[in-house]
Amino acid sequence: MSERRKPYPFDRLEPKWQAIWDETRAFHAPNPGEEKFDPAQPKYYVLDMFPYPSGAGLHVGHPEGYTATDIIARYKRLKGFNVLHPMGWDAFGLPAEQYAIKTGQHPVVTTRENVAKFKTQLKRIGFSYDWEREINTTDPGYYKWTQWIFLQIYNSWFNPETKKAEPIATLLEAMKNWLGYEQWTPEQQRKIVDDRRLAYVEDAPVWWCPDLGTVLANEEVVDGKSEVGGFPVVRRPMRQWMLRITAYAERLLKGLDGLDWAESIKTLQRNWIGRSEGARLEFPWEGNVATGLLELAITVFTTRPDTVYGATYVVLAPEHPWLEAIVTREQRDRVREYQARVASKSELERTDLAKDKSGVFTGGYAINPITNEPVPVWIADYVLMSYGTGAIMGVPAHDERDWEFARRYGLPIKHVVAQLIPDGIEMRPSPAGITRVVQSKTGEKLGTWNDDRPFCGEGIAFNSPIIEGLLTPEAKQEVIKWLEMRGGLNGPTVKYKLRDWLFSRQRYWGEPFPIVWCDGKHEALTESELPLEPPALEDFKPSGTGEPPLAKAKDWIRYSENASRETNTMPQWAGSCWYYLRFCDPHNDERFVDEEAERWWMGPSIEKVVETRLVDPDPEWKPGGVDLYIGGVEHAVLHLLYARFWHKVLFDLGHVSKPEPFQRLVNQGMILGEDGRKMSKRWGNVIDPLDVIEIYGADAFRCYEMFMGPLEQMKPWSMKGVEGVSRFLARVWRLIMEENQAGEWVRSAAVQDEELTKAQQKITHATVKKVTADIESLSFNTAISQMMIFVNAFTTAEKIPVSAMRTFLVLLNPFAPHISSELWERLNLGGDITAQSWPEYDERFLVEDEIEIVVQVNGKLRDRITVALDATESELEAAALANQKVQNAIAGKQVRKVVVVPKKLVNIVTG
RNA sequence: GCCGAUGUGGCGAAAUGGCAGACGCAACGGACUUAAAAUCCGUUGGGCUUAAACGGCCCGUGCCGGUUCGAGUCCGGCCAUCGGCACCA
Repeated sequence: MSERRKPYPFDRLEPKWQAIWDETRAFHAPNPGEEKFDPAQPKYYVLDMFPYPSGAGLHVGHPEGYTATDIIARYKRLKGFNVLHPMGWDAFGLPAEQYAIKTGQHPVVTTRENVAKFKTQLKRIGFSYDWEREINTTDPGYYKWTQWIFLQIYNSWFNPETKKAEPIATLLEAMKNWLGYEQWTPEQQRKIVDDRRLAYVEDAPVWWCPDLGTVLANEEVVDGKSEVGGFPVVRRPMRQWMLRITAYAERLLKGLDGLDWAESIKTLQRNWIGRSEGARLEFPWEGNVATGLLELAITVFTTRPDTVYGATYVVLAPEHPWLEAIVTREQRDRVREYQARVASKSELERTDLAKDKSGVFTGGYAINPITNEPVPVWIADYVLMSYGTGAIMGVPAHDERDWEFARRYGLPIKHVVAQLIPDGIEMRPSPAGITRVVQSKTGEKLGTWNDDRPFCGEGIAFNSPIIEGLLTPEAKQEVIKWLEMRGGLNGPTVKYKLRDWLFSRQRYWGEPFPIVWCDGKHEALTESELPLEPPALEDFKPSGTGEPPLAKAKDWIRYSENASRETNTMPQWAGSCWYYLRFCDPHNDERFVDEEAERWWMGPSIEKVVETRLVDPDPEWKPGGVDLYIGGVEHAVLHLLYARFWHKVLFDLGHVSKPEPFQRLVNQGMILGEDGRKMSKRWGNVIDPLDVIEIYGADAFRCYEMFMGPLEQMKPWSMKGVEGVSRFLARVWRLIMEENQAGEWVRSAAVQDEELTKAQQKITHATVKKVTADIESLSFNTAISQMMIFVNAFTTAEKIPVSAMRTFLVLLNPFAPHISSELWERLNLGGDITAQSWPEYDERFLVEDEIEIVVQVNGKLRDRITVALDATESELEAAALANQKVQNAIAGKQVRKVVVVPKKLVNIVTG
């Protein structure tokens, strides 16, 4: 492209202002105790999801959220807030390591380069970050505290009495009162403690990704493939570190109620946690009766205890630990063969083949506790070991899956719930022998049932002696009461889909665990041994066997004569679980965050408190936390759930002051390519922010990203659109500046100390009102529209009053900080624009003496009339009826009614 | 299958139950210019009526129905697209 003339000299003034902001520390937020700190000034904490600094640099998606938060940060400062607006780097992770494997360059080096690149790019967009608070998760001064927090988790247990994390010491104390304490050996005591730690080691089947050479968390596996890279994963038993997030399932769920998050994200988390209420039932093993020795009972979980009369068989997961005891000699081979077949399937195959239910009879029988009849015990891979108890009661008549399974293997089907006939529907006679009618206990409700198909809804119980004729909710309660009387494990219970968090990875580029192993037992390092830095390695490659790369560093591993270091590393999420806390006090060597700094920045701002309309709100909730957090929706169940979990642990242990980290969360929508497709190299539709800034300037880039449409919506990029916004900024420039003979930009002669005309007065105040309200509601697109309307109104004016420009430039400043700073200076308005205060508007300037009233006939627009502002309702009615067009429309008809909405409209209704 | 979101001009979009399409893009016409770019002004949802202009009229927010003096907006039922979960007992 040939050198085109810039519509205004953004290429000079943007770097100029960026340098000034740097030099003057314009956006530094003082902490309590710091020189310029003013406790009377309210705080506002506005946060971006910090990026992973990839080699590719920024794409247009990053600055979308960043611009939104920057507008808020700059706006809040002008409103007089002490604003915390920090940025940092989430720099541990796979890409840096994979790049290292490919090129041999150490991840430390690539990370440093990428961070430098990202930082330069972000500065070029003019974001008002407090760079003195920059943090990097790979910096030993940072991950020292990540490791420290891990130790807090490791050294805690979840006390079911208090429903809180507590130091292990309280467990040791509590244990003394437990039955049989005196007999325990130290070994047994140790095991009891280790089994209750919030960070524990488990040898269990985990997601192993051979291509990445590491294990992955549940949340990182999507459709049987790795979230990163899309490689296949397999189930494989391995010894791994787990974090007991399931202990917090209930509180993580409840805590959502008080948060000001999009309902869709809350729903995503709720579904992921997957709470369901039901009951545990014991089906005693029939072998008990024969041998009289074993007290074996198969415990099943069900959400429909009312259907227990219809339970005609029991199914165990193929991995169920009791199979050995239950399976008969005759069935042993077939069961083993089935187990082997299931184990060899990858998860993708297992779900893929799910359409056809398969299973094998174990030869054993269990006793249905309510009918006392023996029912066969099967194994089938449609029952998952990882959910509930790993065993179900098969109720084919009232569950689709059980129906399918029973039909395939010829198991008995017994109907015990009838479908309610909706009120007011007449029963029509059906073919005899198929549909039968049942009556409820009260005799008011009728139900039908049909032995052709399962019925999975709620209805009326029948063929069920103790709950005969009851509606499902009462029937459930009755069965639960009956179960509780039976004792044992029987009774009501709550299950969650959420699994514990698989926390170790077989990678080089992550935080090493502050753990050593001694005689097969794990021990924590002390705080003074932190940070534990990873060893220098030549070869970062995963071994492929599941042996972590750190295992190659023989010297590093050796901790003492008989102790060696843990060689797994933490997942990338570890660093991002608490970075928002570190931003409050990023250089502290004594604590992960200073207590006072944490209380201040995570404390309540004067923002209005969220109203929750819930019947049963979270009792734990307190106002406070990050006031506004903006980022992509892809973290809905990963980062956002993990961080909430860590925060709650830290809260329980008294290290932070609030139970939730992020009070208000907004997800920006994805930006698509110009062709409407997702931006990708494959389609060649990727837009580089720096290219755009080169041509149109950073202010135009920022404003376009906000003008495209609502922040949360997915929307396609348009270069023409950028041009439009760029034209708007150029018009702003020329409103105030003109070119002289020499081709220099000088203050326009039209800009004078003039009084505003009434119309100008009105539009100025209307613009202040609209822009203020729109920023508050994050409707940046309409705020920019309003500023365009303002500028359009002044471009035709012969004289441009300075006072209107003064107001306007402050409004524009959060959106286009460079041009507004420059024009502020050129107009000699005094001081720096960032030190101004946000303009106020006055309703009085918005009202007019005369207003336009809409006249409708039967709801259809007929005309508009101009009347005095204070016209009475009857005057309005008379004026409307006198209108010629109204007369035409109602000619020959009778006026039945006249609706008058003061200051708005008159609607004439004819018969 | 379940849960959630979204459907408005040629395009991005706007509209406390009260003038549908603000603002911007594109397109067309005009001014300026030797010319182009830039800039500025105007027109622009569809249709009918009119010789033409002015004007007048009808239709229009995915589809069907309801509430209301009045519905893009509220309620009920569909359809489509996108996203999440998915043998979760």
